[in-house]
This record gives sequence, structure tokens and C-alpha cells, in this order.
Amino acid sequence: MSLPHAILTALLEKPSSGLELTRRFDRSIGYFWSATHQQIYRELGKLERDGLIRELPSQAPARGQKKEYEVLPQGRAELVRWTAAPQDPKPLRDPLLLRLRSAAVVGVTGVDDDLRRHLVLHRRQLDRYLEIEEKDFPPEKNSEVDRLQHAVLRAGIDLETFWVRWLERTISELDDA
Amino acid sequence: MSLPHAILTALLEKPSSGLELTRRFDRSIGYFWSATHQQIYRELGKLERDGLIRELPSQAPARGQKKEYEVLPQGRAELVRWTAAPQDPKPLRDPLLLRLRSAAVVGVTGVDDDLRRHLVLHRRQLDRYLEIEEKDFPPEKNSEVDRLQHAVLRAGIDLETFWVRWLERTISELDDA
DNA sequence: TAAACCATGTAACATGTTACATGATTTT
DNA sequence: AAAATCATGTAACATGTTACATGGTTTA
Repeated sequence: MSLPHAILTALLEKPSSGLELTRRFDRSIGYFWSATHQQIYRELGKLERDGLIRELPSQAPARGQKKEYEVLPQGRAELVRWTAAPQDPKPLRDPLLLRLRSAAVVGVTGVDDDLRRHLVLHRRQLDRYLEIEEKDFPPEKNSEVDRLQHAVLRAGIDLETFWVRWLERTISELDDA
Repeated sequence: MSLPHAILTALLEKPSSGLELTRRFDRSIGYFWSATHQQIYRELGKLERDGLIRELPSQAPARGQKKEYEVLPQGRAELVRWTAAPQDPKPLRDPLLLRLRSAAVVGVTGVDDDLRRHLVLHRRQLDRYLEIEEKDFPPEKNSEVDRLQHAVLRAGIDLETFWVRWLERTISELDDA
């Protein structure tokens, strides 16, 4: 039950159309919650039916025409409720770790190459995050909003750092075989 | 498409019934791939229909009777194929980070308490992993299988360590407000 | 005017979650 | 004999993925 709340958050930050939301889910929001345009359109329909958002009056509603949405008071209330409600951490579920476990049974052929490929990808993502940090969070930006957004970005940075280090170590250990 | 391969791996390690698998998914395997008994029974049915596993002949097949499964050659071949095939890293999708982002919009009330609760849970999980490491991976266990399994456990340890540190820092920054 | 792109969607399916159902075995 | 536990499932629904459909606008 997180996608609707991701959309509500995004729409509160700035009223948008489905495609604009899709683009934002490819960039900033997508760094910790990804979604495709199909998911977004489906969810926008539900949120509108439930009275949490509404179409901004202005455009003629027709296929191929842009439709912008904004959050209604009920939507904001639901987001406040969800944000404050306790939630247990999700158990880890990672295909790469599963593949290593299965490699222990059927052999490592092929996995080792993919570890190296992942290492490249994670290094690239880490660099992207570090650039964003440098650009968007200079020391003087220190309001509560800044600190929260910076904490989220730092989670991304630290997670990518974990992957880079873990992959480096794991690759070098498999090479020693 | 990972659950069937998680089950194949588990069954290769040791032929089991649905409930036994469920228990193993609550412990060792569940540390990086969780699944409920409903998922497992549904998937066992599919794997059997597809000819990747079969019921061990011995028990009468009846409701309430234990059914043990073993992996067929076709199943092993599919697992080998899947293990070697490249797969992109899954994009991050974490509800807690999303909640921090929404807290930046609607206010932090409630989230802070839950951060503290998560910190306790992650510390506990980290301790569990460290105990397992001490017990199951003494320095002399150093075969390829050991090194692979140890690498997986170390990913768990490093990830929990990340959460503990990140939560400590984030909590203390929010308190400084 | 054809191709590329913008924008919104449908359909089918795979996966994951929650609640409930049912028979067999063990314990009190 | 009742209660607890073992063991296997069904049903309904929510969420996520992949492939395709369709109309409008811009650009070569």
C-alpha cells in the first residue's frame, strides 16, 4: 500500500499529469520508489474514484489530452495518517543473493560475470547520487525539509556504497578460488 | 521470477514437503527471500505440472498427508540456466524512505517514533546474523560452497549495519531540530 | 504527409497478501 | 472427547510487469 501514497506525495509537491508523474518516478522519486506509467494511470483512476485527488478543471477531458491532478483535503489526511502509522521493515528479498545461494548448489558459472556487471552499475548510481548531493545539499541548506530529503538521499548513497564494497569483496574472493 | 528458483534451490539442498519448505523460508532462506505457505503450495503445484519437480513416491496422496518433493533433471537444468543468466539490479523500493519524503511535505509527527522502533528491530536482526556467522563460519570452513554462503550472510550483516547506522544518524538529526 | 513523439489508456498475466477451510495426528 | 497442532490447500484481492492500442501534436 505505498504506491498511492507515493503519488499523493508527488502531487502535493506539485500537481501533475500522469506522464509528468511517470517522469518524476524515473528520477527523484524513483530513487526509492519506482513505478511504470501503467501503474500510475491505474492508481490515479482509483485515487480519483475514492475522492482523494481530482482533475484540475481547465482542459477538455479527451483521449490524448493532458489531465492534471491535485490532492484533495481527504487525500492529504490519508497521507498524514499513513505517514504516522507504524510499519514493520520489509524482509530482504534480493534475487542476486538468491542466485549466489543457488550457485553454491549448481555452480558459479555465469554469476561471476554478472557480479562484475552489477559492480559497474552500482558505481555509476553512486556517482549520480554524490553529484546530486553536491548540487542540492550545500551545508547552508538546513531546514527540516532539507534535512529529511538529505537523509533519504544519504540512504541511497550508503546503500550503493554497501553494494560496491560487498561486490568488490565477493568478486575478489571468488577469484581466489 | 525468483520464487520457483528459490524453491528449486531449497529442494536440491534437501527434498522437503510444503510445510518444511515454509519453515526453511522463515529461517535461512527467508533471510534473503521470504515467502508464505500459500505462495509455496501454489508454486509447488506449478513446478510439478511443468515437470521440474515430482512428488517422492511413498505416501498416499490425501488431504492432510505430507507430500515430499524432489527436483527432476529438468528442474536442475532450469536452475542452472537462471543462475547464469544476467539480471539487472532491482531498483530500490523502500516504504520507510518514502515515508520520510512524505514527512517532508506533511510533517514528521509519528515517523520519528517508528524510526526508533526500526532501529531496535535492525539491531536485533544484526545480532542474529552475527551469531550465525560465529557458529556456522569459522575460519577453517573455506570451500567454495562455504565462501558463497558466507558472502550471502555477509550481505545481510552489512545491510543491517547500514540500517543501524543510518537510523542512528537520522534520529539524532531530527532530534536536533 | 509521413515519422516521431506526447499522452492516456486496456488486457493479460505473474506475483504477493490476507482470510478462511479441512482433514489427520498428537496432547490434555 | 476436546483442544492444539500438523499439513495442505482455496478464494479473493492487491500489486507489479509486459505487450499492445489509440488519439493528438510537432517536426523533418
